Amino acid sequence: MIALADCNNFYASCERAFNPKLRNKPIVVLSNNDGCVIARSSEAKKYIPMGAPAFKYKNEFKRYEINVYSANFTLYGDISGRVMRIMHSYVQDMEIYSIDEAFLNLKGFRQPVDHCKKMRAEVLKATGVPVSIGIAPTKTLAKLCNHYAKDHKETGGVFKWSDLEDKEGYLKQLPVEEIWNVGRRSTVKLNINGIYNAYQLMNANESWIRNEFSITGLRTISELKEIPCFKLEQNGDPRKGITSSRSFGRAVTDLTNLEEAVATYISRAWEKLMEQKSACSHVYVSIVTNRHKDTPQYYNSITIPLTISTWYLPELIDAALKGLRQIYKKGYSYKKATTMLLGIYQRGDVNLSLIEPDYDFKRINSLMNAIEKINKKDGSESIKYASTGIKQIWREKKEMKSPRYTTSWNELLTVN
DNA sequence: TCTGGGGTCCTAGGACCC
DNA sequence: TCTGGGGTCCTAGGACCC
Repeated sequence: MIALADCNNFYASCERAFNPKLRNKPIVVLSNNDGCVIARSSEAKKYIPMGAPAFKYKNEFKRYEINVYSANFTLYGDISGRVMRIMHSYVQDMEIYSIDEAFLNLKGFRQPVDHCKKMRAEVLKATGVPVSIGIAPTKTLAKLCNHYAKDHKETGGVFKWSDLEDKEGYLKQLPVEEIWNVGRRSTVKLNINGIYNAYQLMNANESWIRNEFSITGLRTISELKEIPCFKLEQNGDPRKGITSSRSFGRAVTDLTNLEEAVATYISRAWEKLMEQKSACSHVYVSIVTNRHKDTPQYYNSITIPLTISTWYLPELIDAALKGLRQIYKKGYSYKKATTMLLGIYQRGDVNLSLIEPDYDFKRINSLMNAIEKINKKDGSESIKYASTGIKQIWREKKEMKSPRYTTSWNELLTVN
């Protein structure tokens, strides 16, 4: 038996947890740069669609007195950690699937619903975040039960597949696009072939599904039939690629500013590389103009191999800038840069290069550890490389950010 | 005129997720 | 004026090997 626990309107719930005035009030949270809506409280869902560009909905924000926040990922990440720790104290085995979701292994529990209700109550009390829980034999069905729990108040936030009386009826009224791993593309293809609901999908021809939707499609229909195909994954595996990308606060045309941004993004990616104690062998850079604008468009990317797998930041920045200069073209207004660290290895597995026998891993390691430590203590970018720039005119805008209540001494909640 | 069979690794692109 | 960011997995095709 597997449970999927999913925080309700997570980012909005985080904002609300520290601000009682927001209770029962509509809230939306905006993406970086205050670009589009990435979370809505239930009160806001009526008025604002998911992903809505913020500037197009200024009037609605005002008219319905919606509380608008810039994303505060430091806060959300910290709250997520607290929620996950509590849930982990209720089960041995758990897979953190995203910032606000986890699959729990409920094997062996006699009263899984009661157990989850207890867990749910503790999470709510300790963090203020409401969680919905779906329990089923497979991940796909647990996802569906989770939706069911969210949509039906009388469940108390916890719902089990085997308690559903008319399963066939339920699946027949469930559009295929609501099934986990059935996205936009597949929905169109399924609809063209006369498959509209979960029941039809479950009974579709398996070899046709295999051909059209690959092994993932086949697994999905098995999971609907209560045959588990997606296992509980182990957390803690190092990431296979680390991305840092950001839109600019304003368009950037000159190379110097792009260089600052790329050096800054690489530094962010390097922080994550350090956290998982890895080395990387390739650095990727791309730059792109604003596709929403009626101006000349340009996109290019490049992957630079490093002579030796490393976690030495100056070398990563160096490679990225080298790549950037190769793809940069004058005369365009750039909107966004993306950087990635690829070819990620655990440091123990790194081959000591025969080409550079003098590479001093000991020295760079202590230097990198020192920078990491200081930045952890005194804040990111306390120590940084000069190539990341001082003025940073390309920085994103965040005009409506809430305080980092739980991770910054200067921003603690004040109680009067 | 004739031109195998079986395998691995890498990459790009597509689709999906939150 | 203003339209997010960070991941995973699968597949097909090319390069290369014996």
